[in-house]
Amino acid sequence: MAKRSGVLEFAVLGLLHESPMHGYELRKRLNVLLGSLRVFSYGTLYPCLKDLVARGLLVEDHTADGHGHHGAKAAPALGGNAAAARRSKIVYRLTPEGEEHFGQLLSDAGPSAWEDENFGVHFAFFGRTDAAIRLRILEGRRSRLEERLDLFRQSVTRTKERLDRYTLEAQRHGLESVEREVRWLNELIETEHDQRQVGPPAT
Amino acid sequence: MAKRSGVLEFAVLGLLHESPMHGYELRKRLNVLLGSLRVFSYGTLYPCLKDLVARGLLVEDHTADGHGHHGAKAAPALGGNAAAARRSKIVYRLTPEGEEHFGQLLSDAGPSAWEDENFGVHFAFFGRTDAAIRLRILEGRRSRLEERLDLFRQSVTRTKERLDRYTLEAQRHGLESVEREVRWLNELIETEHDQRQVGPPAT
DNA sequence: GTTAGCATGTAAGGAGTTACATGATTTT
DNA sequence: AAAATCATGTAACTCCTTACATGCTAAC
Repeated sequence: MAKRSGVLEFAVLGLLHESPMHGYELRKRLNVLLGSLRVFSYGTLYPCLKDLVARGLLVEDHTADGHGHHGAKAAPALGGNAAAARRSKIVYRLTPEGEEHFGQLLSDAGPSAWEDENFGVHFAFFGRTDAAIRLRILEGRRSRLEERLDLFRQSVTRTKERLDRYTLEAQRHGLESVEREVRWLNELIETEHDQRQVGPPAT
Repeated sequence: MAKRSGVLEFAVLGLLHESPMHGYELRKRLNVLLGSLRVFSYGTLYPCLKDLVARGLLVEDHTADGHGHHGAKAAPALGGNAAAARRSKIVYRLTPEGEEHFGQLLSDAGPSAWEDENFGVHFAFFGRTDAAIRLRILEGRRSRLEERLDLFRQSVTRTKERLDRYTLEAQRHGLESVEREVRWLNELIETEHDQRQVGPPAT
């Protein structure tokens, strides 16, 4: 019914774009993809999937699979092809509209793409993102962090004295974390520029 | 009516424990204290204050101040004593019950104190926290992060190949961020131990 | 005298969690 | 056959945001 989280929706579409899956597995891949930044529970995921189906971006495959008893051991171990292993319940798959929508999300280089909540997902799908978009997002993210550094340093010089050891320590650590992420972004941006000169401009 | 966020409530009580304040200023100090980790809006803060009043942990001072027209310029600049400057509207102050409750929150060294959401606030008030509690929280936080490192490294070795450049890069950066926080905690813990030997055991 | 910032709030709703409820399949 | 884990879902609730509404005071 309601509009679901951009982050979760984006991530779900992206993972299903790689290969169809059912909800339980999707959740695990989701939590690996977003690397402990966010952990979604089933209570969030399943309603989201239903919503995406209702909006025509996904379809459910209730893979009848034949029957169900005993057989079909089919390589359940960790290394195997996850999509093919033990097709038991409801497998979700992108519709053409879903692919189209995912493509639009990928090409969004607006400010929301470099906010804290969204940057991680966008970055996770950079492998399928246009080079120009990648660059804009990385640069947008960097300016965002630099703004934050400015605010930070202002408030430090304003309130320098009369802060206890721990507050100072927290501020210092926070500041260094942001500076570190800026350096990381600088490296990534440089690499993007290098590749632009080496690699072909299209496809 | 409803039970409000532990984080916000804790932070509000802690700031008001330093000095009484009205909501508008409280919000600014809050966002400095929590250093861009979280930004609370008025829509969150004011209902929270009302709730704390209803529960008897705060009282409102509607400082009548005399009347209100023209006079009373009273050092509004940044450097001045904030509590005394331009007493205009509703100033909140801890009750004895509020102080008691804040004290209990300070002495909580359970697992929730070192979760991502809460660790920041607890740390921010370490200056008023018992040394033994500080140590337990820092060590708890460290084990929490080390657990996360283990999971992380497992999933890396499991899925090493068939990940694109960007996913790998994100994992690497995430891993290093956590490792860096662990080193930071190690330093803090060492400092705590040193001080324990130097400083007096009580008060 | 009007813009900018201080100050306090409310209503509606978005985003996600926890706890619960259920059943199928695999492993021991 | 019991225990673990896979798999799907719902209901109630928490926490917080956005957008709105209001009025006062300071600065230009």
